[in-house]
Amino acid sequence: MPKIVDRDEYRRELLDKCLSLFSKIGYGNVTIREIARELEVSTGTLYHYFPTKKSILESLLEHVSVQGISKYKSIINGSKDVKVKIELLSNYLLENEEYFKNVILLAVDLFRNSPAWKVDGAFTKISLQYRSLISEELQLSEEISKSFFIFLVGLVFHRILTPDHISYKTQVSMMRDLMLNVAVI
Amino acid sequence: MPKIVDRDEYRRELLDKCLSLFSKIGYGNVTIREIARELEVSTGTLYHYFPTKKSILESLLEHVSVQGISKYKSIINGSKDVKVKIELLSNYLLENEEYFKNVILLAVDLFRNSPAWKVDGAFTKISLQYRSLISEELQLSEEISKSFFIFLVGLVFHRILTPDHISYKTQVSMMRDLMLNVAVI
Amino acid sequence: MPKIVDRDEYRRELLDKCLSLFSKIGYGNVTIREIARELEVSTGTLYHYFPTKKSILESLLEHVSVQGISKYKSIINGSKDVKVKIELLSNYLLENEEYFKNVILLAVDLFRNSPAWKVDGAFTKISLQYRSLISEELQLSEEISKSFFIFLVGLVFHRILTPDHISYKTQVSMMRDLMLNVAVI
Amino acid sequence: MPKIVDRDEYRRELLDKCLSLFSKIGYGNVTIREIARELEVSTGTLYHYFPTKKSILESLLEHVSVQGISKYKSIINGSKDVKVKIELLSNYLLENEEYFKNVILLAVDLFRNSPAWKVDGAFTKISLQYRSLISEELQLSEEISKSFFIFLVGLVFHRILTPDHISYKTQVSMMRDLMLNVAVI
DNA sequence: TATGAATGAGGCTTCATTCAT
DNA sequence: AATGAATGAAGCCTCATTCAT
Repeated sequence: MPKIVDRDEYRRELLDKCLSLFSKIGYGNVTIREIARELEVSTGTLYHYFPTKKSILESLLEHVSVQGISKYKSIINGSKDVKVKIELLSNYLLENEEYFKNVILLAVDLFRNSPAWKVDGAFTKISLQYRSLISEELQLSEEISKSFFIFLVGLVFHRILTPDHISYKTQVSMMRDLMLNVAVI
Repeated sequence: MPKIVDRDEYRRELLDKCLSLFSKIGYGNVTIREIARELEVSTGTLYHYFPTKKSILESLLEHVSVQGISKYKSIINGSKDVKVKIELLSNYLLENEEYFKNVILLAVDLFRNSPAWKVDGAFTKISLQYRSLISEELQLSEEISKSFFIFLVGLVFHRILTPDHISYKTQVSMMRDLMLNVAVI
Repeated sequence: MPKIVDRDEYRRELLDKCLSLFSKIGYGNVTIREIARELEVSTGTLYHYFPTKKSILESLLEHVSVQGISKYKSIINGSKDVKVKIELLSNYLLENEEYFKNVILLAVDLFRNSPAWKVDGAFTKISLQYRSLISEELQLSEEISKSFFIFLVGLVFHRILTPDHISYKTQVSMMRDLMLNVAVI
Repeated sequence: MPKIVDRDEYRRELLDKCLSLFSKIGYGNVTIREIARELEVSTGTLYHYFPTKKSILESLLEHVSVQGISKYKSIINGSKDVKVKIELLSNYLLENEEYFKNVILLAVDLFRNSPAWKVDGAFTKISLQYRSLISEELQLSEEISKSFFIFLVGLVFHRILTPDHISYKTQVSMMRDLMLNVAVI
């Protein structure tokens, strides 16, 4: 049993270090050897922990999304006032652009390199979590929560492709204002 | 005399037939031989018209975006009333989801397989065209036009990843309503 | 019949223009298209006059060696005195280093790209012609003529590989002196 | 632990086995797969030890020339008498025609497939070594040493192209006699 | 468990040659 | 006769994966 725990813990460590490599270079353009070099292990070792290259990708999105949600929860968690929550969400978004970019980029890599149902599964899970958090915490309807999430996805995606032509800060502010408008009493 | 061919015209024909292949399977997962088979030419012919595999991808986004813009313009063009324009835009969006998906998927492939500046260039161009059309035709501020475009990008992207969990029609309607709200008089 | 004459004449013109291309870049590294471009004809035309790429190479050595021999003969021809002949030969060598390089380079290309017997045939022919000229004109024994020819070949070959480390002029002079020594009375 | 291998040693072994293949068939006409088959390794392994096909060629000339020089040195080394040395050299030449052919053929392949400066570098090195050995050991002037080396190169080259029309033995004997003549006391 | 040498299928690209016009 | 678009076999090289140590 302790062995098992170590194994999983080590897997997570390896995944953490993969993230930047994958989002910078892209799954399809990284070789196993590059991954191994970055993680400072041999390719053989890598294959002890992951059966295939693809499995690294798939584990990674799972791993990353779990991290993000819990971070978000811990931020929103305390407060009760909706206005405050919206403010906290806005700040959370502003401070974690990089993280969102990584998730989107991973989703893209997964989309291009895994069967559709796996992508759908993984991304639906993430999408659902965020959307239900929004709708529950901010008291917004299902459909409107979706809209906000969609906007967020579009914003990050656009920023990835052309970072200089969209102001992340401005757009997040606009979203926050709209939320305040729609959410209140 | 050799076979008479309008090189540019033929290139465009080839590109047209590439589109579905690229968006379905993805640039990285299509082989030159598959492309050739799909286009019903030999690999040699392919290289007669495109110097590398990557150049096909790059030409394709250019090609596709040019097509889309002119289509959009021709639809909006006639009318003068802003309300009508919004309605037309909404219909245009509803009828061309597939096309938008293709553009987004191409942008993704380009992002993963071309130097950043090329992606930025190509996507910025598309983004600018749509945004300026929105801001000019619908009389909306720069920043708000961006927001709508961002939303559109997010919507299509989300639909690509998980088509069953977002209603395209509903979200487009909501966007239309918001536009009517913001645009008027 | 007049057609035939034109055809052969045209072939020779084409071959002439091939020579520099082949010796500069090498048979194996020139493409048919490059040859066609250099000769300012289409690849199709090229194939009207030569059945294969290899046949160009083979025709070329023949063509070039015929040229050289007659040139040499016309120079030596007039005089009767052996000393004068040696002097003329020496001058001929000095003024035609480039030509000898081309012949050697062609021989090399032929050697690497044609069946051994063809190379042997073509080069033996050239070798024989020069050697018999030397032995007859300069009154030297068979074997010694061979030695001089061998030296000449070595000199040109060495100059091709490392032009800066051997003085062509000096070595030709030394050869001339040796000839005078050996040939006399 | 992985298979224990002395990379450099193994590289040398591979090169050794390449030599005959290259000189028989020629660099340009051997495929990577043929090389691999001949060396009884996979193409992947080949690329594990050499970055490109061309690098094999380049390493090979280096490798071969180093071998030859040391062989030559070890033969000449002991004796002090110039006459004896000339005799030894003559024997060395007679017994190693094959080796000299290989070096010349490699030089030719290199010349046709590598940048000029690389060929010049490699061949100059070989030329220099032999020539300085001749001039030092046999007490001959720089220029005359060059002449002998040139003759040797020409002899081997001629033998490669038309082995039946030149007697290697006779020509080497003549060279030896000339050396004895020139070298004395 | 860890290593990295070995494998070989399969990718992209080139180019001699053919053939419709 | 002349053109150059079309062909596809074959070349070089990459890289996920396996396996001996």
